[in-house]
Amino acid sequence: MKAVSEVIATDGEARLSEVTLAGGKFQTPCFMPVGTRGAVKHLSSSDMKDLNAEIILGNTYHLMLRPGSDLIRESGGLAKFASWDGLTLTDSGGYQIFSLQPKVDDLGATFRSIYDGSSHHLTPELASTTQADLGADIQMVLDVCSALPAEKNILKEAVDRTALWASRGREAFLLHPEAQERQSQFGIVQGGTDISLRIESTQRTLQVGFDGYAIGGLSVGEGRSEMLDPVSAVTELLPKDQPRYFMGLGDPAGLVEVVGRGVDMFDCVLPTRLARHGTVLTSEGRINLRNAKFIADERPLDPAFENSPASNWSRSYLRHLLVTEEPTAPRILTLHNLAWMFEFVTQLRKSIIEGEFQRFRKETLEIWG
RNA sequence: GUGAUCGUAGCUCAGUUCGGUUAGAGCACCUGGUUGUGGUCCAGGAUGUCGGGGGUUCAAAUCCCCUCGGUCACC
Repeated sequence: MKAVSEVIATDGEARLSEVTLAGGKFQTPCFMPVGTRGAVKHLSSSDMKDLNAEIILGNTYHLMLRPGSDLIRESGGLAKFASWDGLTLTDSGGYQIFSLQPKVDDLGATFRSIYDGSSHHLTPELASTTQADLGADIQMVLDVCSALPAEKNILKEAVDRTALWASRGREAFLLHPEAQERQSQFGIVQGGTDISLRIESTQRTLQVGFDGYAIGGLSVGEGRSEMLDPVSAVTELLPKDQPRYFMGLGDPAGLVEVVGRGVDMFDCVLPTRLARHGTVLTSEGRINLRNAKFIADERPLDPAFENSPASNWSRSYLRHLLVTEEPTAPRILTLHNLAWMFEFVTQLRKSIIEGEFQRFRKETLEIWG
């Protein structure tokens, strides 16, 4: 079903809205943690509840290989399988076309399983039916995400193939009435940093018509300045009553910049991956907890963030757990970084309501820019 | 006590046969990086009484002598 955005407040292009899906509502701007294989690494669904997470991602490529989409369907869908009573979104496997570099032709992509080496052919149709089985609230269409920088002909080919796959993926979804009732399907705009290709890709995606729209293929190697104009070019063309989702963005500076250009939703592995390797988000910027200067630092990770789930422990102690590779360390740091991101987004929403978004943006860029 | 063997970076070791650039590697350590996650990976950095002393030589971790320490075997 169409995902409807009810805009509650705006400040410039930045918007605070309430999105309604079949399975529930959520406010935007919204940060969505990534739980590729059915869990955010080191955390459980009850942790996610404690963090007040609203939407968690899963990944089609990984889940279709293990445990298989049939099993998840029979278990009542991804959320039920994981005992998660919030919302879910599945990525189509399009990102793995970028990261795993399978053979791609007009039909689809041929992957070799990372688990047993077996060959799997992922088509836009299969991506849609598999995601229907996974049963998330939002499914993403299969797209082609190219690495940047890229020649224009490469980007053009990706835009063409993405458009071809969009119509086939949408058609497959529309043939599946139960999925349509429970799920929303989002289209994805490609085009790299090329403005004319971004406009073309947006128009072609809109022509197919989806329940919501995503911007893909950015934050994959280009600088932040190169990524912003293409974002504006896309959001200007998108309908205001449907959510806009920037895929794969999660640094605070990038986030305020694209919110300032009308984006609503984000997912990113950055806060969780950084946490696993000892980089901590704080109100004064990121710190690398492995640094020797924290050996005897008695302060909490972010003294200004009193509600952090890690506020009981000193930097010294957590660094010790980290360098001795205690499993508790990545868990606590992941909890902290996600809580920090959610708090950041809460403050971001507040700034939009209060008409203080530009001040918030400027302060964020001073620290994270 | 006798014999063998080993001693090179914090750790494990390569290099010693046949002397020859500024003595290396992996791990650990110290910095960065990581953006729709292949439980990582990448990039950079610091580190030496070559057990000690003496000798030979233009030149010694490398050859010779003495010595200290470890390990093993046999007394």
